[in-house]
Amino acid sequence: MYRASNFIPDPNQVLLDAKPLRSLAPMFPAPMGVNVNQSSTPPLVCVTPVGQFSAGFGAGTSANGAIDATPISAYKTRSNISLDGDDDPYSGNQTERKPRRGRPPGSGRDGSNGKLKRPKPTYKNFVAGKELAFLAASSDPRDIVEAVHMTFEALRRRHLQMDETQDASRRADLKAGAIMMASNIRANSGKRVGTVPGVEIGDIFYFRMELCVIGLHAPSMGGIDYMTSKFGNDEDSVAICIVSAGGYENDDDDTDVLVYSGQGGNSRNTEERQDQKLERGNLALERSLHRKNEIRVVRGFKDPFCLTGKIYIYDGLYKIHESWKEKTRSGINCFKYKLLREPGQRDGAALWKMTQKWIDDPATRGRVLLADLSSKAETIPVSLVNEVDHEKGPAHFTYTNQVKYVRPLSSMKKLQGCGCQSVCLPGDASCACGQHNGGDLPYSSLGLLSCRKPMIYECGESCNCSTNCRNRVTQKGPRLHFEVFRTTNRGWGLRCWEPVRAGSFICEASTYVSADEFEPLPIKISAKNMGNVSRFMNHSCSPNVFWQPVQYDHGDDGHPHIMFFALKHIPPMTELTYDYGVAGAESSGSGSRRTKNCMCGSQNCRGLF
DNA sequence: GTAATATCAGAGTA
DNA sequence: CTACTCTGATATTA
Repeated sequence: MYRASNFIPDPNQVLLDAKPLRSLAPMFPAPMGVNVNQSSTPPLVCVTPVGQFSAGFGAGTSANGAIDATPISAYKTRSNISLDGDDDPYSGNQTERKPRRGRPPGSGRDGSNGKLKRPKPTYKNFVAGKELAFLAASSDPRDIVEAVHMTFEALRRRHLQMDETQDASRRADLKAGAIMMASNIRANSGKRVGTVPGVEIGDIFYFRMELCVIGLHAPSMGGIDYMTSKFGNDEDSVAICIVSAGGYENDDDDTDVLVYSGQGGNSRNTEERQDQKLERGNLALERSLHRKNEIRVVRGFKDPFCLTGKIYIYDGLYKIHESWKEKTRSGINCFKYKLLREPGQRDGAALWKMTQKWIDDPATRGRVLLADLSSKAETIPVSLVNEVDHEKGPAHFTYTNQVKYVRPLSSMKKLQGCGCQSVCLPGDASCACGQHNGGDLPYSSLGLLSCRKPMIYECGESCNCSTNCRNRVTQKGPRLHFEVFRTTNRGWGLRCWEPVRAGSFICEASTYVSADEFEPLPIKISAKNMGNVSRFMNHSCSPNVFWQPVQYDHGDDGHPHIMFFALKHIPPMTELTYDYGVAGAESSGSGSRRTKNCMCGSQNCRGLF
């Protein structure tokens, strides 16, 4: 049953969700609902591999400014329940229907026969803008777009988690979108032709609402975004952005060409199909052909990592070069538009396609110095590449993904287990592990971390559930094709072939040297002589990875596993970086903690770390 | 088991 | 207010 409170975000949650930039606590990079009062989440101090950082300097920038978020007075209100009358679009006006596949009418998940509508959410008097005003600590468009994007994702994952506990609608994407829109937490809300500030080619998305909130493509479902624009003295309606979701199937290997089908013709409410008309988006596309204006293109593909999902990739600017009419298989006239990618732009969808090929067949990845840096320690080989200079590889070290404990594992406190049959399920009050994590399972069904916590407790040996249980994520190890690569000015770095969704597990900090007890500050990762891929992760003041303590094989919170997760969506081949923490944090031990000049090059760069 | 195809509730914009 | 749409989640069937 629906409860209004499901939809009212905890203001603290949103407040923190909306704090991805360096505002109060730069060491909390994750906009994922960290409890601000927690004292147990230290910055991560890392002893970097030798020679990783060359001398240089990073320019410190003072970042201040506001996002284009203005306070809202109230969210929409709505009635509790409404009975829908006789507007059932499937009840009449039907041509003869042959038996068909798919679910029969009225077989929705709530068995409501399509008549009883689920009440719409209420966001009553929720003043988000005030809390969110400090969301942006930067006026850089990229920072704003990333802040908005991350806020959306944080809200979506948290709402998905809450909705699973209740048996509510699972459209967490729409809920997150509604909150963002109602609070005016969005970027680039005005329409424009051409590039959108802060949005870069290759940026990836998983929901249409994401495109909407960052101002890349306004329609929540429609494929053609258009506006009226002045050309000299006359106005014209021109297309500004299209989403090519593959729905009209144009087999293309040539990523610089896109044949886009016009809209219309297959009405959703009737069986009848009719010719497409030269109106709305189609007209705008036609006028764009005439005006030769640039059109943004977002390409959608089936996401190989999510059976039902799609991945959207911003592929930059195109221009329409010709249009024609074509009879489709179902016999209607359809408009076709041939778009060519404007030259001189970096790869977007093409890069994704290339890395997908590598994933299918790693041998197709050329220029490899070493096929598996891990020497089979990892399930998936870690390739070593250098496309920059003549260095043959990092200084010698022993690859290990084993964690060293100060005491033998057997002597540690046991982690309490659950008695769940088969797998743990959300909303199961009898699941001890769910309770241990504060009442919710920490990961989504896709294995994405829902919300950052002081500690995550995965199911372990003493649990009754199977290894398929969704509360076993990091213990299964990394599932990415990592690549240790030569950077231009930061020694070796780490990246991977897959696009990585925000909240995805990346890898463990294999050899961090903890003190006798887990001290809030600082954790030290020693990567000198041993380690796994994490030792190649460089520092950035605008990181895309954060770390999170996780337990699964013992119950001693003094010695947690340190696990890395994606802070934001990370396009393939993007360097993975995390915030090493604030320089000058008290350091003990080998004395190797020296301030280093930061080479991250981000707008928020502190200059040192 | 899985791929295809159906339903259905949607949100933003014109 | 309504129509429109290259959604996204889920159920059912081939």
